Amino acid sequence: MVDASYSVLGEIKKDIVARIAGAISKAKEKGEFPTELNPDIRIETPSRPDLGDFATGVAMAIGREIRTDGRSAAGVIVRHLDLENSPIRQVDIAGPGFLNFFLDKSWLQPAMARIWAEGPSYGRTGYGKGKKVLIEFVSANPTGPLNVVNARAAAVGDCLASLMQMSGYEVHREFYVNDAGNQVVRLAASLEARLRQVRGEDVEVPEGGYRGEYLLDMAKELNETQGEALLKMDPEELREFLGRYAVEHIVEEQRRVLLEYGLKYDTWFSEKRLRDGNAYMQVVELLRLKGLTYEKDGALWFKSTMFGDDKDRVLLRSDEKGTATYIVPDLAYHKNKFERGYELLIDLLGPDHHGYLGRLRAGLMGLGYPAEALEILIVQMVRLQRSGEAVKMSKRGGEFITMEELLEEVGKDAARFFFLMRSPESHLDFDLDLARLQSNENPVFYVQYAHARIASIFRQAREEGAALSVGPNEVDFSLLKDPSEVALMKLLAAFPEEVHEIAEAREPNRLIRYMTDVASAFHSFYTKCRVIGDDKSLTEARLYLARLCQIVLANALRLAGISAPESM
RNA sequence: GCGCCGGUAGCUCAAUUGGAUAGAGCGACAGACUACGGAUCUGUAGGUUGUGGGUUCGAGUCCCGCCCGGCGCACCA
Repeated sequence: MVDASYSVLGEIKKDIVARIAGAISKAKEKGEFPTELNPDIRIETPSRPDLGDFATGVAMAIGREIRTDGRSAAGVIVRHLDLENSPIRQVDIAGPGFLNFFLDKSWLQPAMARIWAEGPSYGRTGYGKGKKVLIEFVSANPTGPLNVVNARAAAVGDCLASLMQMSGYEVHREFYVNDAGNQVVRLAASLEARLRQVRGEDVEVPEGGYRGEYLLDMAKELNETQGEALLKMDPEELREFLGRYAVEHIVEEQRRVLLEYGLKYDTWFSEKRLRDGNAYMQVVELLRLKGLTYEKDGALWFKSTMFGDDKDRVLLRSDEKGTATYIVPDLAYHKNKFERGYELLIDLLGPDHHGYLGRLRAGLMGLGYPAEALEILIVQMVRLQRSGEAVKMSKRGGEFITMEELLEEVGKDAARFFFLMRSPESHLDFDLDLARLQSNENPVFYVQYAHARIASIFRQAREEGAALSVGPNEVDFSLLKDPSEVALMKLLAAFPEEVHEIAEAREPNRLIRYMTDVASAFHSFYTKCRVIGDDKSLTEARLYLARLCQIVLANALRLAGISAPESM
């Protein structure tokens, strides 16, 4: 059912594409275009409304290919264009060869009816065809609280996942817990040192350990609740216990903060489980069997350069036990994702990991997976500011701002909005004072205000006894003809396509832009057209439009993980 | 040295992936309801897109060189 659901606007675009393709075939028959011509026909929305409802630059592309100018190629297409039974009223050739299509406004009516009918699921399409996608994001080390970059990755990953779900993918959100290896050893050692400090011993947190306050607090609590039992453990056993205890509690904290953020993962995948089964050593064996490894200097190397990596990588170290490097369990992890049936893996990584990308991709190719099945999105760093002044983020200086503190200070809506506003791959300046500001300087409220304002219109309408739930069948659609009304309807009609395109581009920032545009179109409409008035039919038509706009705003905000308030 | 990301209005960023007159928000300035929320709307000013070349009907976008900023370049994870 969902698979068949494409948007009204998508159907119209498809129809236009088909007609252009038909015209091109005819031109080929007449010998006006070469038969091998097979251009990609893309329908766009022109930058200005006076340029029509839809446009394509295909004639220019053809012109380039057959060495003629775009305008004459456009002329050929127009001459053969069949407009029988089409909402297309007029086709213009403009500028260097654009084809501009002007449609009869009547196409908007079924598009609006669709919004009404689908409500909260308006925006859903079947483009993704149920393809199974696993998005792994945040995956912070369980060695301390989440930071602001984690918060950014959480907003981006969650929104991207929602967008892809909306476009018909089967999406799974996953958090990879690095609860094994060296860092857990160091974490245990750090906690042990803190525990001794609590008991009055004069010891330092070891070199390379974690010095954050949170371990001291944890040590105090541990000492009170099970101090006696701990004293009885032998050193080996104690370390083991402390490592497990610390990881467990830190992960629990991370989970709690993310839930506060409105983010719920489908799975928390443990690296330790992968390691305990020793299954990850299969990866090494597999690569060895494929002849993709060699020994050098006492270590086992992977010929990753065969798959585009800068240099070959060590899989097993030259130490006594031949312990595995990080890449091994990570490859096993990604292999496991494929084995669970996911066809597309999307990893959101921090900027410090981009050197790692080549190696991971090479490894997966070595294991026989297609390179395109893994997509990596680098979520760039966040620079915090307070009224223009940079906030230092040094871990030593104690000025480290955690995700939780950020949420306390600015709230989840503002945080998510700000993180989504920018393209994930560019650096972000986050002004804490601006995000906290309850005024028009803060862009978060602009969109929420539009939603609340609509709710307010309905409260008012109820008081005045206007009909509140007039559907597409009762409304006189022809009354919605003011330019501000038409502009708003066009934007609303574009939502499903917009969601799909944004999802394909992996650019959640464009969702923020879209909903800001909708809010802006609504505010203009509101100023220009009075909704509740003496004319009953007009009031009904405008209430209908307001309701549709509210649905779209609510759906867009929901995709972004931002609340849609009834009042503010 | 090599690689990646970025450099666009005073500030923070867009630009339908090579298209039409480079656009928004904030800030500045000038205006707008005697009825639905002024957290709004309308308008004005503000640009040699870091820089020099190249590709073509057409470049912010692609190619080459240079400059500036950030981040990577482990038998760490």
